[in-house]
Amino acid sequence: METEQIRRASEDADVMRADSLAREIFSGVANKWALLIINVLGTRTLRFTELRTEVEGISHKMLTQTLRGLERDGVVHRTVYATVPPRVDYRLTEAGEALRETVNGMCAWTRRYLDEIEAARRRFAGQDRGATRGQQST
Amino acid sequence: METEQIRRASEDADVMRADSLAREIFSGVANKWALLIINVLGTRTLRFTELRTEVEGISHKMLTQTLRGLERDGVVHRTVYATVPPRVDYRLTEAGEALRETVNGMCAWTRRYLDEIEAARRRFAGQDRGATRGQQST
DNA sequence: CCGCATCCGATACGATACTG
DNA sequence: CAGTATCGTATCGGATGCGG
Repeated sequence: METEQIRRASEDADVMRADSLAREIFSGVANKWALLIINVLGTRTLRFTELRTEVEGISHKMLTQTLRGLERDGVVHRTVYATVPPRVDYRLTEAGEALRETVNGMCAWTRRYLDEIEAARRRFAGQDRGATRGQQST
Repeated sequence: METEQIRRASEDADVMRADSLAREIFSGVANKWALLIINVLGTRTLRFTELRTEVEGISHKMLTQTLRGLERDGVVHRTVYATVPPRVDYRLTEAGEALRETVNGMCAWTRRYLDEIEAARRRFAGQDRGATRGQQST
């Protein structure tokens, strides 16, 4: 029986479990810089400085740091050319491209719901938020 | 012509632009707690305490805070019942469910590539990472 | 050009406690 | 049960400078 293997996997692969490997990995990519980097890379290969300009507002430090994390997890591939001055290329791995599909969806979502969200924010600004229905319970 | 409108929209709706509305919104949802909450909600309606147990490891404070942000952006809907003790239900809005589709993809990605990532990490641990090809440039 | 280290301010986060 | 507030810490993240 593969019961043991299944059980181990299901615990370890559940992002909702606080100390699972899945949660650890998920937390690593679920931040704005990582997702934006993955999104610009797409199917292209970009140099460090190109990434820096494309992902507006990211600092030198955060770009390096985030790229290290992604490289470590095998999401991006890093190629160093021993030239003067040095040249370093970054591209998505297969895993990275798979992840990019969903990230792309998130960006599309942002564009799609821009206006609705802006409206929701205005509504939220001046609001009551009191109780709507009263029932007795428990 | 709608040139003006188009240009305004394209600048404001681009997540890569540092000060765009799109980036602002994207940054708001692109963090682990928001994404995990959106993911557990799915099509269900959950109470505050239920969310607290389902999203393992989240603190009372972060749950409240993140839910406020999501409510503000019209991603989750909050229903307060004037009962004793109080009861508050949370469910995704239409925008929230749309976002959830992609978040679901991210969770699936984590499960799918768990082993590969674990392997990549081991490879990264003891590594050289020196130059691979030498060319003259610029 | 790219990476690493350091310093330092800002904010994310958890623990605790009080209210209705 | 749910929300708000406060406080202390840890991590994030930007600026700067040196080294290959």
